[in-house]
Amino acid sequence: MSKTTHREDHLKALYALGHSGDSESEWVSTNQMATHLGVKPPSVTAMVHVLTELGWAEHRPYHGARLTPAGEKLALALVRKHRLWETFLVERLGFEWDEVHDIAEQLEHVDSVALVERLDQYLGHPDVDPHGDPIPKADGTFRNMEGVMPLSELGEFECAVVMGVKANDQTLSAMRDRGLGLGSKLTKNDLVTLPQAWLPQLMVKTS
Amino acid sequence: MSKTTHREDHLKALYALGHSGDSESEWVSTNQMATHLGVKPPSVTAMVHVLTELGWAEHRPYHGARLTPAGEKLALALVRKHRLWETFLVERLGFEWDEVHDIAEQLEHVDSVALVERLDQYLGHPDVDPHGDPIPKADGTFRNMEGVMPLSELGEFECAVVMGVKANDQTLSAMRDRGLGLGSKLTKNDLVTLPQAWLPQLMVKTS
DNA sequence: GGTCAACTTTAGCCAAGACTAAAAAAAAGT
DNA sequence: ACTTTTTTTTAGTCTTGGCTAAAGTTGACC
Repeated sequence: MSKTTHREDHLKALYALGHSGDSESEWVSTNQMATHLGVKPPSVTAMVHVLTELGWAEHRPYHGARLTPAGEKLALALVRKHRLWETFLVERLGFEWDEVHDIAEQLEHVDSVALVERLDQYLGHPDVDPHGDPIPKADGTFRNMEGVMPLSELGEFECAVVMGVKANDQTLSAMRDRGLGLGSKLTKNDLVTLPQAWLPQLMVKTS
Repeated sequence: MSKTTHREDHLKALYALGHSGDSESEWVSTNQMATHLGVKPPSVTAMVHVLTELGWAEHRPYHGARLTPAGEKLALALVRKHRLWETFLVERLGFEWDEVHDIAEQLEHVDSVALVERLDQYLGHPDVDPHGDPIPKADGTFRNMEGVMPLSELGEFECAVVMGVKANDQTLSAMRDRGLGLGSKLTKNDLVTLPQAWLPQLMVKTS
């Protein structure tokens, strides 16, 4: 991997871990990063220092790291690329949505602004990727995604639609085998028939 | 760049320089490689040793290097990926044919057999890329391209069609400004009105 | 055939990013 | 509050691929 690719991977990890939790805090621990990236903690410390030097992250020793606004902007550009490529792979090349992550992981590091913008246009400026995750626009903002929440947090409902799925490839594959995917309609009954572990992973909207 | 990417770049240089010349010999000098890749000769020597170790090239000290059959197979796979991506960029994303080389250079290093094959299918199994260069098939063979030769070597003719262009991006751009591109029709008159330097670069077929 | 120029290889060094082992700081338990 | 455990950082090493400088080969020109 190039120097740039390594930095981008750490930026993305910082973004993903800082925004994923339900907590408000954006500080990410060294251990979290190391686990997420599949490297040892000292490697993360070293790279965080580099990102700090570049003005993309700030570091509070023995406490954690988080993105600066500049770093966040770069991370969002990466997320945008990743999700646009995933959309391309599924919608145009006919991949299944659980096959595309690793390929998109490589494609997202291709450096060309023109390429991203043309791809976005080619795909018709999609709002969400095949996993239902929103695609940041070129300026880093998201389209409105209100009313979407995990199935586990939904109270009384008659019918809900799957808007996105937050799960690893293996789980995605299992869901697909059960006929579960983007746009699937769910009823109260599914709350008991589906594996309970899936409920927090299914992002739904009542209808 | 990853370990793999570096190796692939040297493989491709070995292929390009070994097959480009009019000469039959496939031996490529260290200096040629260094110039082509934008590195210094000692770096090439070191990488050639690595490729030799991997069984992808053979090295005659102070004489040159060339691909083994195994190395040639790998190089052809890279050429295939490069030209398929160039085709995608021009035909689907609407890039001009003189803008795509650098982007394809990055895309060709993405590692996924399934991706290449799906891309090939998506593009309708094209025989040539936007520069008119033939695209190797998955088994490393080319489709028939007989009757195509540089304009400079064409004798008497009434009308010829441009099948490909072997030029750098700058020249490609200048050609496009003159209305010259894939499929352009040429007459005897063009032999004197076009820049003489272009004649060996224009691959044509009489019609 | 001898000398000189050009090219290639070897030797030795630097940078980036990974690792292990050890030291330092923070958190947890009693 | 003190000790122990966990987490993080520092120190030092390895690998990969680049570089410069020096030594070795080849080949060309008298």
